[in-house]
Amino acid sequence: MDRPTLPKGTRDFGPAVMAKRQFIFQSIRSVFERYGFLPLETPAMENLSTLTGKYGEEGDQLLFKVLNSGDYLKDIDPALLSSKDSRRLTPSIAEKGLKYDLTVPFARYVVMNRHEITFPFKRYQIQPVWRADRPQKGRYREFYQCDADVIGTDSMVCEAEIILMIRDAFAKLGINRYSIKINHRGVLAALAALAGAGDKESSLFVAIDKLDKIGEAGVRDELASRGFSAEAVDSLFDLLNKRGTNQEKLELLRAQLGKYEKAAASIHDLEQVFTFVASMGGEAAPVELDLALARGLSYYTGCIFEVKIHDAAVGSVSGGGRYDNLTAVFDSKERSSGVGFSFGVDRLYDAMEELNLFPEETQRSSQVLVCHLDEECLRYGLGITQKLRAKSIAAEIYPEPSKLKKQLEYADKKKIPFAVVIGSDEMKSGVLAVKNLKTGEQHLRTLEQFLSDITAIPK
RNA sequence: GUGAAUGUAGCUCAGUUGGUUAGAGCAUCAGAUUGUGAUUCUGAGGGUCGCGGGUUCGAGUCCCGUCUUUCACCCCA
Repeated sequence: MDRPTLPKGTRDFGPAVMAKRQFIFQSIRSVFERYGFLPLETPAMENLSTLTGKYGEEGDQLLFKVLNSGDYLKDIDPALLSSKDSRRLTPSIAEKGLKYDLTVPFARYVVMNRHEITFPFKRYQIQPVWRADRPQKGRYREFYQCDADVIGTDSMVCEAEIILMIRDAFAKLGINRYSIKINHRGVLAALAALAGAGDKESSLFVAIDKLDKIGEAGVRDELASRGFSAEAVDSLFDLLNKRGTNQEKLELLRAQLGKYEKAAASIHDLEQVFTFVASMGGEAAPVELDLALARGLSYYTGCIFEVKIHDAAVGSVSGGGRYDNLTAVFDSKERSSGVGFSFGVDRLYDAMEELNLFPEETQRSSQVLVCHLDEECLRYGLGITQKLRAKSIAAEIYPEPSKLKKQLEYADKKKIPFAVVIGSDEMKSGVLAVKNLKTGEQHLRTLEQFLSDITAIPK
């Protein structure tokens, strides 16, 4: 008999890992809620028609399809079946798929529930998504996203708040060295016009997005091989190579791209984002206008974001952008602009592990372990344990009579900071022997003294 | 989806041109210490060598297939 295995790209999360993941989830959730976002959950499965065509051709190939139930071949045209054309057969045998991100199901939800929704609608969503990608480090087939989106306003206050939420979340997680990159699809479109890209826009974007990875020479090679003229590429790099503050880059864009009608509006958008961030006291947030930032799902139409953690090789840990036409895809009368972003929990976890950023408390199960020397002490200890719990102190008791050595080892392994030892002396006197497992010190305390000691310590 | 590596104890890894009974460190468990963990000492347990097939007198070692993990491309959190 074969031992069980997991599907490629999926993982179990044991208690030690879950404690750290919960720390990330809770940190992010508290930031979302502080900015007025409300929770939403949608099904793991959507109709395939809801998902296909939203993520570009590549994205469609990465969708997990769910086989129809029952005798799903019964009514299939035999000619189609014998053609062995998987792509044409798939819609007939699979009408559902696992969700690929949280934004498209959210847009679907908005269209279906618009009469009950107060706009602008701010929701957050923390759920797994699935992609039939080939797994690598930091790339999983099942992973969690934490999305916050606002739909029904085109105010750049939303973009500015996204930047502040990233800053606040990272502060809670203890991530100090990172950069938030921002760009705008309208600016990219103008760059494409400047470079005479014509219908080769997307191959231009793919190339310049690799700038920090393969360098200027690499990008030039790739663009040359795709038929871009040397002059066009030169004028492109005049802009891409500009260093300086975000304001200086905006000035340059205004001067160079002002003649393109859409660019002017995009530059104004970016300007507003920076202004609002400053008004919220976020000047120090590491936001960088990066003209080479081009990636992101195909439905983005406005500002786009990407966040990278320095000193950790995990790819981007957060991304997002504004999308103007997503609800219209589900209902042409429904034209509301939305903007949102997502944290990739699994990559945040990998980065934090690499940088050793998880606080020790996240590993802790209880604050106190009640230890005992025999059956009678155990029974006495049960009462003590409940009294601690009644005071909201996470406490547990070793559930069977056992050597003290074993009980203390248990506390040590579970990183429980305090042990209360109950023996016949303690039962007689009513005082507790409290041992601090970190320092090794042991003192006699009444229950009241111990309670006030322990509540004074920050969790 | 294309191309390439990897897999030996719970973990990190040794294992010679194919040759007897596959090793180490850490971890685990027990004891030294019957009211004190994390340090010390002693001992013990733990292996379908990823899985399946092939070559060979003989395979952890060579060949084929397969799965896993990883890397590059593509794309993305």
